[in-house]
Amino acid sequence: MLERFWGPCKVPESASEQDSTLWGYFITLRKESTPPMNIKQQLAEHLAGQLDGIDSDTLAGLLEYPPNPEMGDVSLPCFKLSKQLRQAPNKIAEQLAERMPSHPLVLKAQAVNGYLNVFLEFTAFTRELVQEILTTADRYGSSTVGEGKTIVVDYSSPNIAKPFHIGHLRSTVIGNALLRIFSYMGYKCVGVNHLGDWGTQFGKLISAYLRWGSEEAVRQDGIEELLRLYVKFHDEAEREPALEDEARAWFAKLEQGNEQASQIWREFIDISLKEFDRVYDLLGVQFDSIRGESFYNDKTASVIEQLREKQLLEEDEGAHIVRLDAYDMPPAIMLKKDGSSLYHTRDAAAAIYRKNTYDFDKCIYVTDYAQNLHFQQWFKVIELMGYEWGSNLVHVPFGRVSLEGVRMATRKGNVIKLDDLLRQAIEKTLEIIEAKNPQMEGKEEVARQVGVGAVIFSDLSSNRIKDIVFTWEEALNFDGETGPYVQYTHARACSVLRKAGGGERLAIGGANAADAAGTATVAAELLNDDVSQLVMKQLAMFPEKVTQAMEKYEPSIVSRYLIDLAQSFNRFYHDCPILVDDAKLRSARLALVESVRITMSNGLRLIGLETPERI
RNA sequence: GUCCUAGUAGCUCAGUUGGAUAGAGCAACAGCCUUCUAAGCUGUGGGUCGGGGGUUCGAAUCCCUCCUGGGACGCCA
Repeated sequence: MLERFWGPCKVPESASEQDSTLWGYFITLRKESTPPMNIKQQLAEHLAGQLDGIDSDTLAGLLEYPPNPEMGDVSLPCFKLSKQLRQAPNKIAEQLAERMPSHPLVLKAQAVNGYLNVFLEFTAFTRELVQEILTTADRYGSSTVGEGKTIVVDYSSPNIAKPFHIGHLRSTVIGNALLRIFSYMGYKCVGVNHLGDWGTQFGKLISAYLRWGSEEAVRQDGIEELLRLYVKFHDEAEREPALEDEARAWFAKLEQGNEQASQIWREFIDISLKEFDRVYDLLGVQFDSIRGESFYNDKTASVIEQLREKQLLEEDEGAHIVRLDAYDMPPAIMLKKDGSSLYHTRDAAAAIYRKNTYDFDKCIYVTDYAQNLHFQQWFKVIELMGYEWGSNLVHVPFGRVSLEGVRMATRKGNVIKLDDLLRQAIEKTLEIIEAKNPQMEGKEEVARQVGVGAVIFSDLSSNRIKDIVFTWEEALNFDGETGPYVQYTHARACSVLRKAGGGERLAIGGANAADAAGTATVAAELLNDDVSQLVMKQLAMFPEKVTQAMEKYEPSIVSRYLIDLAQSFNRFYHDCPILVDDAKLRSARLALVESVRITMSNGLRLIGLETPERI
């Protein structure tokens, strides 16, 4: 049975009318012959029958990719099996090599030094893989493991009235990537922005605003003006300590619902959100819920009450604490001696509210690692309160950003505002485009996509726990392992596909699989050269990379993967001419290019980058 | 002081549920655009995996210890 559809399914938004016709590759597939393509899984199941008491899942976990091609394509180290089977590793490998029944995807298997090295039957492997990628298209690499489950991701969470600087970027882009990855794995995701909109600093701001500020100035300069007022307050307060009391009084009024204080405070929030929204728009980040800490003010009392009931609360030097000695942690202060709540209390209240509202299976907090202890403490408090879902709270910490090794401090003014960084990145991209591709349409839009992509990608390209030392030179470098490099490679693939012309029929089949419609079939065996094979193996790894990224809450796994894929594709692009006269070879290579284009586009979107088709 | 975390090429980093010869990029140098986008590709040089012990068939990966950087440790978040 033949199934036909147009691919790629998505007609690019930016493409002009005539462009979209070029995208109409007519792809003919045999749908019934595309089981999910997972080499490790298939091999594990195949091997499981040969070994007593070892199931396929264990085997799949043991399988690995050998460091070089002479050692095969997938291999099974038999050392761990030797204990259970009471045989020498090389014996096990040899027996497996000899006795293994034939499998369509396996060319041969060799025993080497305790490893069973499996060489793939590349024609079959390539055919199946390409079929799967072209069939699943923008869902290639996705999964349904999360179906019916909900994940709440708390990320970004900037402070009101403070500039959004590059330190806030990490939480935003990591959280956004995790949200997309979990969604891709079938989870229902709720993105939450937990604004820092409460605390004594708002008393200071109100005080400063009334003394030296004006509505016009704030309207005009936004957060810049609020920052100026905040800094001025601190300067003045050094000379006149009475200002601190005034600020405390204003915060007290704000807490009591004083009309004037509340109105000014709301104004600060509006101003700030307006600026944040501009940044979020640029970054392509959206939230399902934006609430400040203030929202949970009236919900902390219930937390305290429950702690009392459970006899967890203890008075100490006037403050109320929960002892955590049994868990090797210092006590968590839940109430100050003046009776007001702290962030432990508010975070706990927020978690309970979210559990009631979203009934999450997991709630993830993306913050820098300075808050490690804080989260461990209140997670434990939630558990002690009797909420068994306390163990489903996850802190995802990341490293800190500094400037040339010096810590950023808003009040000292040594911060890089994200706005400035993005603007410079976009500007530089535009310059490069003017120099290399001046006749391109929609230059501004592409510059935005690539400039912003460069910034996001560089934040996601290394392990999130690593500290980052910011330098302009590095931030604006677009060569090598960067976002622009991956996007450029993607655009290259798009360009070849475009040049191939519309209406070309790409039929994916085996060498002998004559198509019922009489279409020329893509001959997978023409992709058996080393360079093409490397690309195919790389493509096959995408699904497990996405899974790993999810399990480890580590978007950089996807970023690194995209670099690897781009590298192997660029080698292919360089070594193998695609638009050749030989129709069969041309179709085969185009099928590879289309597979790369799909996979790269999926990966880029997962980490929050856009996928321009021309750069 | 206690606890957490990081330390891999000159620089930035991959690689850590223990596996085969530790890999990329940047920078440096040498090549490749009359051919599908040179933001690209190829090659060269570059390593006591912080030091020292240990565990074992095997350690960058696990354990102990020391050194260095970062962080947290009761009324900020």
